[in-house]
Parts: sequence; C-alpha cells; structure tokens
Amino acid sequence: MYEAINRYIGLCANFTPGETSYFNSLLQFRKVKKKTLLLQEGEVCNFEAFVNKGCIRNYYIDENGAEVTLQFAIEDWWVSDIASFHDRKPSHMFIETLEDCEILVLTPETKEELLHKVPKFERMFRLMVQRNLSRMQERLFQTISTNATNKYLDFLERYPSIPQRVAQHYIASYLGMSPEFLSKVRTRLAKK
Amino acid sequence: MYEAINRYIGLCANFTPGETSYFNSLLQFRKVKKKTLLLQEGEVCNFEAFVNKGCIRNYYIDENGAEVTLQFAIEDWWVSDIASFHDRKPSHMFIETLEDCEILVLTPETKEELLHKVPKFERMFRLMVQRNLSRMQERLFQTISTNATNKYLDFLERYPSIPQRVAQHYIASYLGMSPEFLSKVRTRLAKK
DNA sequence: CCTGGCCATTGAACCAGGACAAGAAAATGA
DNA sequence: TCATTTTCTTGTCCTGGTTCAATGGCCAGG
Repeated sequence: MYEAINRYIGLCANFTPGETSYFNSLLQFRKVKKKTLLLQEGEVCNFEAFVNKGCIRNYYIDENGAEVTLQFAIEDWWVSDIASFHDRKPSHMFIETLEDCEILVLTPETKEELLHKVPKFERMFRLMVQRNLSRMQERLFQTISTNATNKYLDFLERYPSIPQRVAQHYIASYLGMSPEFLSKVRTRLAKK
Repeated sequence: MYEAINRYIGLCANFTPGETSYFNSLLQFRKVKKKTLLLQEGEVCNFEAFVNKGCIRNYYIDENGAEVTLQFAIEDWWVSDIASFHDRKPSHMFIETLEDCEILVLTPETKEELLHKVPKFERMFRLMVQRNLSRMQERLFQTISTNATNKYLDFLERYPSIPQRVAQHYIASYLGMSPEFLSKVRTRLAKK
C-alpha cells in the first residue's frame, strides 16, 4: 500500500524508517469510484492526494461552460488545488476521478503535523511543487507557440499511456482545442 | 537595501533578527543596466534574484524565432529558471532586464548554505513556488479559455503598472498574441 | 538639429481552428 | 440482450487572430 509513495519520497530526500512509517501513519487510504468529484468549484480543497492506482483529472470550467483540463494525475502523481488547500479558500477547480482509484490522502492538519514533526518534508513538498511549476511553464509556452498537431504529438510522446485510458475529449480539453478538431488532427495524422 | 526583501520574507515565516541578518549577509547586491541578458538559452541558471528595483522579464524563443514572455518581474518579485537552477542543467529560457535594475542574488551555493543553516527558509521557498504555480495554473486556464480582448483587459487589471513601463510588443508576447493584433484590440477598446 | 532605428498603427489577404449539425460507433446499464 | 447515452467522426461554414507590407511617430546618438 505504501511502496509507491515511499519510493516517491525516497527520491526527494533520505528519510529514516521511523520517519517513513510516521509519514505513512498520517496518510488516509481511500478507494474512490470512477466519475467521482473529489472537489468542486466553491469548495475548499481539504486534501493532497497521492495516486496509488487510477486516473484523476483536475479542470476549470469557463464562463461558457467549456472545460479546461489542467492535469491528468495517474500512478505516482499528487493531485490537489494547492492554493485552496494552503490558504483555506474556495477553489475554482474541479477534481474528478476518471477511473476507480486508490489514493493516499493528507489533510491540512496531517500535513501541518508532518511538517512540524519532520521538517525535512518541507523539502520534499518544495521539490514537488517546483517540478510542477517548471512543467507548467513549459506547458504554457507550448500552448502559446505550437499548433494543434504538434501539441497532440507532443502529448502522445510525453504521456503515452493516457490516450488509452481516458476519453479523447478530455485530451482535447487538456490541449486547448475542440474535440472535433482533435479528431480531425488525428485522422490527418493517420493518413500519413 | 534589505527592507523590501526582509518585508517579503517576514510575510512567509517569523525569522529572528539573527536569522534575517544572516540571510542578508548571503545575498549579493547587483546593479544591472537595461537590456542586459542575465541568462541565455543553453546556460545553466546560477541565480535566484529578488528585484529591488527595476523590471525584468523571462521568455522563451520558439522554433520560428518568436518570443513568448513568461513573466514580468518587478519590485518584490523573484526571478530565475528554477528548473535549471535546481538541477544544474541548461536552461531553455532567456532572462533580460527591461530597465536599469537593482537585484539581490542567491547562488546555488548560498541558497544551499542558507537552507542548511536555517531550514525554516525551506518553507519560504515552498510558499514562493506555490504561489507561482497557482498563478501559472490560472494563467494557463486564461490563455486557453479567453479571447484576446479579455486577456488584455485582465492584464491591465492585474498588472496596472506594467503597461507604463514596458514596450507593448512585450505585453503581446506575454499574452500570446501578435503585436499587431494587440494594437488592434487597443484601438477597438479606445473607441468605446 | 538631423538621422537611423525601433515601435505602434492600419489595412488587406489569408488561415487555423471553432461552432454547428448529423451520423456512426462504442460503451453502459437495466 | 437491447436500449440509451456517450463518444467519435465528418462536412460546411465562419471568425478571431496572423502575416505581410506600408506609414508615421519617437527617441537616442552623433
């Protein structure tokens, strides 16, 4: 149950067995069915979840009702709305399971306790957020500078397992194009 | 020289006067002239800079030579390529002063020393990166979901001082549109 | 006080991708 | 199993934004 997450934290810093098992003791294990909303716009996000199994996405909905997917979180990813989680303020995001999932959850309280007792975890979370940020920077750059076909090709390369797991229109909403157009891109690519 | 940055760190955590002045002693003060490249693609970023005075931008250049501005850093902002800085790997970014600047600089060594001696700073850097990340998430959402006019209006609201300080085509490259089109957007808005 | 080099503006032609609609295919579930 | 819903495809038309080119304003440096 904790192998994956312990492997993950091991890559960020060296923790003693005691620290690791203390960390594990703070995590809540949850099974969640497909198509469950873990967070809705307006709610305060009260979790940071590590995905043990399954696939989760977070997305925004714009004023026309169109969804923009921010992230697909699969095995070994964290998912949360950190801004809402950290500042205890209402979120603008939705977080939804796309498959039956198993997750390990920290709450604001358990995270605070963890950081207080084992400050070394500050570093882990900093590294985690840093990686996220620089990924986000690349993504913004790509969103602005690249056309639909290349965005899709790049997505395939970067996340080869996702297209087999999630519906195509979610990918379109991640790439910032209409589902119809993604379909056209795909047929064009297939013809070559 | 240190008022601004000490105010900044004070908002993140409580530091003793000793910790604060130790922190200050690690910072390098630098004056940099307008239009200086602090970082070029291919170089390893060896600084995290706090802007005491002036305006700095970081940007990417895409395969067609078009610039995409990621951020304008003015007073009280940090600027760096964290991915390159942290992993000591070549950057894809450019960082350039747009005005004569005064900055306070941490190097990988001084930052490491700081974190080692005063681990409380881990938290400060985590919060800094977190804020950056959630800002980036909003921005990606807006980039995908909003039209040019609203992007510009939103920019004016969020960064009212920037348009008076930097050339318009930099703003266009931040907003992900051509300078010509930003100009057209502006005249349209002015007519109302 | 010129002058050369940005910079912003404007217009015309063009195009990548969106919106809409209608079917086909696939997944879901009773 | 069949029926219903969801997803994907395909075609047509449309538009927001790009590209290219020309013009004029504005400094900054000699």
